[in-house]
Amino acid sequence: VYLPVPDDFGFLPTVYSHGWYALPPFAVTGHQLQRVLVLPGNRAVRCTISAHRNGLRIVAGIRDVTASDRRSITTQVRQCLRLDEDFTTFHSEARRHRRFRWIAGAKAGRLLRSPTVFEDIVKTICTTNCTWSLTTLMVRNLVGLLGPRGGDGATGFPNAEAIAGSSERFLRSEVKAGYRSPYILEFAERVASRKLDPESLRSPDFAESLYESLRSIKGMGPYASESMLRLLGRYEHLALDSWVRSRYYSLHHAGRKVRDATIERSYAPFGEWKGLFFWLEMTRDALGKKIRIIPQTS
DNA sequence: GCGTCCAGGTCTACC
DNA sequence: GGTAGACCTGGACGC
Repeated sequence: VYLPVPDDFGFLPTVYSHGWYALPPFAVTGHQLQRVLVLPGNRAVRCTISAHRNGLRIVAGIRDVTASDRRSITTQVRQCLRLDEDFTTFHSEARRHRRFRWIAGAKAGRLLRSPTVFEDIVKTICTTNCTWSLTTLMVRNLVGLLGPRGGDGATGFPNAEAIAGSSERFLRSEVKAGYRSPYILEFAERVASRKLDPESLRSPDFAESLYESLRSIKGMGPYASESMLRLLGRYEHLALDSWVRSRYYSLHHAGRKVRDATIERSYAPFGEWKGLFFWLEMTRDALGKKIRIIPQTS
């Protein structure tokens, strides 16, 4: 399957935009993004996505790809790589500031996301108050123990029904989600019973109340909700956590700690895009280590 | 080897 | 509306 991309789309800057690429069922091998997608009929299929002169090349690990499979694959890949989101305003804004000019040059700005809002929320809860290695462990266990399996051993992300069908004890002892277990279970139960539809959060109808809607999910505090807002295409919050704070201290204050309000104030001029400028500036060197075209901070 | 601290925080109770 | 204390887990660190 070949997929055309917008001119301002950068494949690797999107793949490496944040840690999601390393969390199953995403993986990276060489310059290819692997993703186990769940196709109609709850079939898990490993797909390999790579940059190609005509856009993107997607190879599915099944013999017969039907027209409906093809539609499902391209829809999900478009979602993950945000091919339908418009970044022209953002890039022209980036060109106006010397310190952000590299962003437009590198075609960066799109943040990798999951095919479903459900998956992004569960993963975000798994990032709170723990090390990245523990996040990886929790997600790996969720996928490995509850995800749908494909023919070649490919395992997709479990749907709400699968997680809701487990138990708090299982999530604690097997998934190692600890005190987050009741939060994840409650969220999955609400989604499985149709009391909550996470996909509806993409709708413009939620524009005003999006933050409050996310905060109403147990386990989604200020950091997690602001981080989720970013994945939903809203960049007006900084989503401060211990990692970006320490990054900010070392980049702008020689490692000296400053108050959150100081950080907020320094990005206030960048308005609705400030969260994205902030994130890209904080992760620029990490991205540069993955992709040579990104200039390192001098 | 063992105890302590903290990590890509959040919730609840209490003031 | 602001704050203290509890909370799973595992890796880093000091002793």
